[in-house]
Amino acid sequence: MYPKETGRVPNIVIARLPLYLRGVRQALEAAAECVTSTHLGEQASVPDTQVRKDLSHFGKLGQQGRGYPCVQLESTLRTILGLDRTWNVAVVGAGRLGRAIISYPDFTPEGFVIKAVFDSDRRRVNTVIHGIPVRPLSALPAAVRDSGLSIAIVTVPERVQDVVDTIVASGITAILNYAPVTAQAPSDIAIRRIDPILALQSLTYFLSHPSCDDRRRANAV
Amino acid sequence: MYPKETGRVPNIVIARLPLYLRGVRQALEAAAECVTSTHLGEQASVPDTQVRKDLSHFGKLGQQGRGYPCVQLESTLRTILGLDRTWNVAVVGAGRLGRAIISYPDFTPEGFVIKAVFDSDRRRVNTVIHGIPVRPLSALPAAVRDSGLSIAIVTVPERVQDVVDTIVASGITAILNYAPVTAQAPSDIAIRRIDPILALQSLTYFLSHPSCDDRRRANAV
DNA sequence: CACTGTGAATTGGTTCACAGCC
DNA sequence: GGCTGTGAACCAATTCACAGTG
Repeated sequence: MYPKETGRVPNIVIARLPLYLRGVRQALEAAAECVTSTHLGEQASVPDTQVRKDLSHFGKLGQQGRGYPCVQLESTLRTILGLDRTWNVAVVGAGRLGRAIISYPDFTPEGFVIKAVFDSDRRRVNTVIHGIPVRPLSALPAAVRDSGLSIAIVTVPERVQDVVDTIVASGITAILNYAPVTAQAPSDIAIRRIDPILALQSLTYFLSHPSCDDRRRANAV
Repeated sequence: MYPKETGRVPNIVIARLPLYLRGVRQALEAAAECVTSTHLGEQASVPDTQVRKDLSHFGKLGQQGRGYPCVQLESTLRTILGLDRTWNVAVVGAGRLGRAIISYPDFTPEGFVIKAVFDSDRRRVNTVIHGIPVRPLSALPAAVRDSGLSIAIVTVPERVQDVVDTIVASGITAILNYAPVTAQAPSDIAIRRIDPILALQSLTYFLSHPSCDDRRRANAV
């Protein structure tokens, strides 16, 4: 366990922790013993004082005059984030995008294992993608119980709200949404959006308004 | 032109405008004449008062008692965001991910046209992806001048900082970064990150801490 | 001396309350 | 009555200033 969690931790702090984790790992690769808040801040594009404030939510993790011990901080961050185990993931939507994600090799080494694939299109059901058989969406609730699925990645292009409702009803509480549509869900469900179009559409604002020079902060978005 | 831009507009407001744009378009499809701040807010998962505050930065766009006229608001938002034209995009990195993005059919209808592809791996140079020849990265600066490229999508798995430096040196000021690495750039360069691993790694925090029930706001992240 | 940890000050963003208009 | 626009009040997050420590 990590030292202690002092009160409520702002969500925005949580969102930065994975970036700090990458910073420590980079330092570890360079065989460093300690890493400073300045270095971690560079990785996350935030000032050093922000890093210290953020980490201080979880106790006194550093050593004055030295920095944060790499091995220990890496482990602490993993524990805080729940990355000290693997997570079983379901992909919903076996179209072009879904197939690309299933074949994407970078999830597994980070502990995210795609265990099941679902689609409501009969023509796709029972095909096999990357060794995983595609099942009908109606089989999701049973699969959640039987295979311990915790996270759903949504890649369907439409009827997204229906799909999300089904996912939520099946007991999954964490969703990564690749669909270019905002889905509504109860507030105890965590949703993250991956939406390149949205990102491009705010980039063009800055291209069209070269005068406003405060992009630094925008980059955090 | 849209009415007027009252002072500095917070970046976070800009990031919400594309969501409002989707909300208006949805209303337009339903043949509605006006759309309310409540409706737009549902699309963006923000309260109605937020929508009104945000839009008020650009003048009085609505009509009391009715809402916002759809046709007009759609056009105004497009203009504000610089979406009333097409943008030429360069993809840097012709690997698996790059090829998937180039073949992704959803950019073009939104006005983002992939005009050129670059890779520094000689074995990939001169291959053709989706009709577009892969050129050496060294050809980027000339291509920026000649083809009016405005946005770079980075899909290389490593040496990301070098690639970003090259892109910035070539005069491009807007970058969509798919690499799982934070790149440094001058503050007049706008960067957006597409990073599913990062998203998953903060989702697991909430899976590991079922007690904290304030995910609603987290979903905005 | 270099670095962390943290209360205090500041900035920035959201929400409220209500005036104004259709 | 329904809905926008907006100053004022509130809340959250960042930054500052500096005390504390190896």
